[in-house]
Amino acid sequence: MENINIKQLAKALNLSTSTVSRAFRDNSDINKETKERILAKAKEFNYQPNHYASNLREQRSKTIAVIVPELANNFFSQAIHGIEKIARDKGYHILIYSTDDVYEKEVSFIRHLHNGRADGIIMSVTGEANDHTYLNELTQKRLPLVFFDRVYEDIITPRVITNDYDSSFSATQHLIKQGCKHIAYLVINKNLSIGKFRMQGYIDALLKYNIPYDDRYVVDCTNSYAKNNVILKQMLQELKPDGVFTSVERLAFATYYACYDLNIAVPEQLKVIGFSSLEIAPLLNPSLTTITQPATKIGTEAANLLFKMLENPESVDPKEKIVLNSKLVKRRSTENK
Amino acid sequence: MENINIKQLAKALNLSTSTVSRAFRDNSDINKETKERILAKAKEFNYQPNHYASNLREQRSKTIAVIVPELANNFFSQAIHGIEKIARDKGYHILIYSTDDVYEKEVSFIRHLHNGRADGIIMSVTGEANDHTYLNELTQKRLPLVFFDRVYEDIITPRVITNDYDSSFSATQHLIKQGCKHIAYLVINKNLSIGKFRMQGYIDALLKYNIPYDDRYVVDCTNSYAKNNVILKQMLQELKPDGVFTSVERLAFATYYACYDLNIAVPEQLKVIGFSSLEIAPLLNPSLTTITQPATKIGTEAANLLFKMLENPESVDPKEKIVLNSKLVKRRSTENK
DNA sequence: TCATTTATATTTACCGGTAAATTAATGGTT
DNA sequence: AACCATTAATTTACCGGTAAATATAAATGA
Repeated sequence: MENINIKQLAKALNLSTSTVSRAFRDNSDINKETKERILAKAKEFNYQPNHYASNLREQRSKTIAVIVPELANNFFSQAIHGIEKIARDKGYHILIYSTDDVYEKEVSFIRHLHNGRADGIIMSVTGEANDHTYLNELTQKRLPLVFFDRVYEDIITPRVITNDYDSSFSATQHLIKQGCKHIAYLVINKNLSIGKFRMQGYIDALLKYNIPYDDRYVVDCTNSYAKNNVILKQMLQELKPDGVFTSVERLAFATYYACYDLNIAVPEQLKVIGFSSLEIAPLLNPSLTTITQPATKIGTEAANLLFKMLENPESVDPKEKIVLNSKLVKRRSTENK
Repeated sequence: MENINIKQLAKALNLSTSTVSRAFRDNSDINKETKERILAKAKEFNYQPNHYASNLREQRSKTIAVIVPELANNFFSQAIHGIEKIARDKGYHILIYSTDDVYEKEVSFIRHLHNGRADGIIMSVTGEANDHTYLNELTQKRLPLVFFDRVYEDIITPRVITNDYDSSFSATQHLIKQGCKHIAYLVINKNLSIGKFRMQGYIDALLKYNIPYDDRYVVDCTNSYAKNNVILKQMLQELKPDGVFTSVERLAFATYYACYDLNIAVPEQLKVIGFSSLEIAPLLNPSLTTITQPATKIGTEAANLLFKMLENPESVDPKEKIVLNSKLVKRRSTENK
């Protein structure tokens, strides 16, 4: 049996297509019995309104696009899970795009989403060294956009972020209170907004405790395991820090691997703390002290914001900024004997 | 500037819509200069063909749906990453659906995908205790479907799986060779196909080494951390196994937590091995011996299979079964002093 | 009784693109 | 000059639904 359309169904029921159409939409006036008869027949024939025809006519897709830098990442997969929960409740579908931290892909995805495929976008951006004014096209065309976690500061659109500055300050402070004097700060992209805020928290905490800031201790890493291993081992040997603060989860792992290789004892010789959404941080060797972002909550909040924009664009201030708090969870990696 | 359509663009160029349309599709005959003129103007106006109109006309969506039991899971997020890579190359978009292991959601997703939203489906199923003959509707309507990892045995459609039986056998054998005599096997859903195969490998390995099979050692777990903790602690205290083999990653973590709580030393008192796609298995305390599935590869293979079906349905045998090999990686959790 | 409201169904004109069928223009051949 | 082939464009009829405008019949009220 090939796919059936509304015309065939209408003919089988001896009704007009528009009456059949009404049976599937709540608002219009239609006899209750007729409606039931139609729905029964539809079930029998396994009919469902063609999605593309409806969308074309109604000018909306009931679909949102989610753009993230990577998929195989605890933070983002939890955030997506949060987004999904909300979207599903609203009867929306979700398109997924992963940029692999490549700016060009981000631009291309965004551009291609302007053809009606999605009604709105939820995005965590790649970097900000590049020109991203192309995003302003979005607002001109009114395709609603919500940023989460990694945002572009100069694009005006609602966002959901965490208290990165405070968390970073606390994390650094924690290391200092545990006795660290030479704290390295590991980043992947210094230019990224969260990179900047997190770094400022680190710097200010050092200042407060009269520890001189030395930019050799700010280490630029990459997305490659192999390269990071080289970079980190060199850094650990040259600078001999007694504390490491990683701005992203992956770099905490990289630090562990480097310490294993160099036989550096954590936390005795080196204390480690990092931003991380890893659920099994307690199972690491040693268990990892983390700043944990409320990943799922970030996702649900971002989705809620987007749907508010979709339902009533006026109701959301384009400068809306929801700030959620991360949690510092102390574990063995920063313990003092 | 509101969204522009082909008519307005055509008018601006003093051409017919169909000529403009041609400029965006390679095949048809159109003057090269005209084409360039159109494309230039399109760029200027930031025009792109409306996706829903094209799809309605062409009767295909250039979209595939991916249905998984959960998103925040290393295996699935890696697999999705693999799928994405292939799909992106082919110019396809990806819809994501997570069932949270709820059968009803699976049915509902599948049903709703029959309205043209997707051209094909890649799925890892929830369970098989339930009636899933509804899936046969799919083949009748020729919406191509590829299973990966968790499959329904009795639905005839191409699939990508791993050598679960062999891996399980090896895993159990490994525990035995490391001196284990009482090996518990932890499952979440015994009825699931992979559950069955994996379990058979476990049973047969026991047999081969003359270890009596005792079904009290097959422990049914859940998806809840809290419940698993109770179940496992009770089991560990009552049965005092010296080896644990977990059929899914999460249960290895649960075992670790239970051992921490009960002060059971791994691997001295209890050896642990598990199916897992965790990239940081070496960082656990103790580092975890794993059977690692080629998650990304599974994703790419599944996607390739689906696209082969989309491009030429005849070219794929509905009984096609791609079997990839998992890898046993020995680490501290099964070491002998 | 006839007008008017109410309930329910049908007609019709789109939504934005696309491709088959058709037309128009150009150039070459006999 | 008449004919045909080739190229390049336009006309036209959809794809499958949807809602405004319209029609029809039954119910209500003056």
